[in-house]
Amino acid sequence: MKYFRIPDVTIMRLSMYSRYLDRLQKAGVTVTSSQDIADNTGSTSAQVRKDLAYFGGFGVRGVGYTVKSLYEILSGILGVDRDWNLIVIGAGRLGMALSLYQGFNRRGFTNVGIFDVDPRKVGRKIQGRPILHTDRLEAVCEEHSPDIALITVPAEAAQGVADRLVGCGVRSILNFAPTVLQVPPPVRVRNVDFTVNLEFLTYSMVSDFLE
Amino acid sequence: MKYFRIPDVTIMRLSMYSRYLDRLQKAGVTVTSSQDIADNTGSTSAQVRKDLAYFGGFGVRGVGYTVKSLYEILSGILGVDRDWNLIVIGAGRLGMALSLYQGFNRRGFTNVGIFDVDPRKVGRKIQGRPILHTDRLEAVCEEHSPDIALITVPAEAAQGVADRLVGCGVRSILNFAPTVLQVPPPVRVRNVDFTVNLEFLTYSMVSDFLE
DNA sequence: TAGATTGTTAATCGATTAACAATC
DNA sequence: TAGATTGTTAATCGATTAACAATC
Repeated sequence: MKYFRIPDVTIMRLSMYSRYLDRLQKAGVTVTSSQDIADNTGSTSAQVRKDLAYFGGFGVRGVGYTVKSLYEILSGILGVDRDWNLIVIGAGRLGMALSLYQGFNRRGFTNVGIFDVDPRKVGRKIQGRPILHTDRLEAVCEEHSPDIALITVPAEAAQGVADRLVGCGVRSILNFAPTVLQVPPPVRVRNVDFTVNLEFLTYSMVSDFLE
Repeated sequence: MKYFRIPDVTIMRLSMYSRYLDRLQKAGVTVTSSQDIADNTGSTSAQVRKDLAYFGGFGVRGVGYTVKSLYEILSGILGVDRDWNLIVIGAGRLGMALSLYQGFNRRGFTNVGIFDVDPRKVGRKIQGRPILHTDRLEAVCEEHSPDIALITVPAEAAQGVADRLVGCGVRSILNFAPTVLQVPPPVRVRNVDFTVNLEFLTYSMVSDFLE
């Protein structure tokens, strides 16, 4: 079905298109255009059409796209037309914020466990479910087979956690620790690095004066 | 000084190189190579040399790079050789996590205010300083002239906040709300979107079966 | 000198943009 | 038909990779 490689940036834009379509649908809008999608996702109309064209022709010339059907198509492509189990390792402030983030639930992600090694945190309840000791990682993975793990532990601990997750059969890792994780394919890692983004901004501000 | 455009991805990698050099420095390592930097930042040696070459030749052929001097050079390029004031708008879990994140302090970012509109949150102290009502945004900006603002309010409120920040003279925005913000140049916005990253992973897992 | 590693050029690869025929 | 908007091709632009002379 996939005959050539699809750019990573295309996939990320599809996620944004998809969520915009969801908004339109909830607002009762039934038809839209590549231009409208672009305006509301920071893209361009040509880009939107190109991104969609990797997967097929889903619109009607002269008319546009049906919100409902395009939304369903994108959901299928992205794999958000099903539920995914995720776990969070590290019950610090960020781990808690992510565990309780409603945006994930709304997109079909179910949190099946949050872990920490700090005995003061273990047992504390969040949303009625207790924080578990990281010792129990393997047992919980056995039971719920989460596909995705979010790592919010300190940088030094992140690789160790990643290794164990791989052993547990976790297939994807979203890493918030500022480290480069080594995992064997086909396990995948995405890094979310706040500092990189902040420092990109400082660079921009400094270089404003140089141009 | 800047005669041609430097790729955004180069700047983001420089931030990672810089933080790796900081680690090396603290570990007492004095000399490194493009290969070593690459291995520890998920880059390649050619990429590292190319990224640096946009700004000059900072190494010694046959030898490598002096950790201390390269770190200082990168700090200057990125603008992290000075302090930056930042504010956080939205004292939800994510806003709190970011406000208290030590990684920012370590890189010279100083939090000069955290705001919320919820009267139950306003006045509550974090790190000895109270959460302020968003009404006081303009007054605080007047006093501390923050260069950077982190937006962690709900999506619906984000554009309104951004408009006010622009009015306050804030020059850069790091936006965590899942919306596209419109700001007039030269104000800059970076979006950090957790969901995009999660859905990129789900896409990867689904498409594994298709290749 | 022999070995190592940079800085830089040229080749390759990939993504974006522009343009327009197709078609409702 | 006139107007609108898609799907697709070709042109452009930009980033990565490979390779190697320069140089310690």
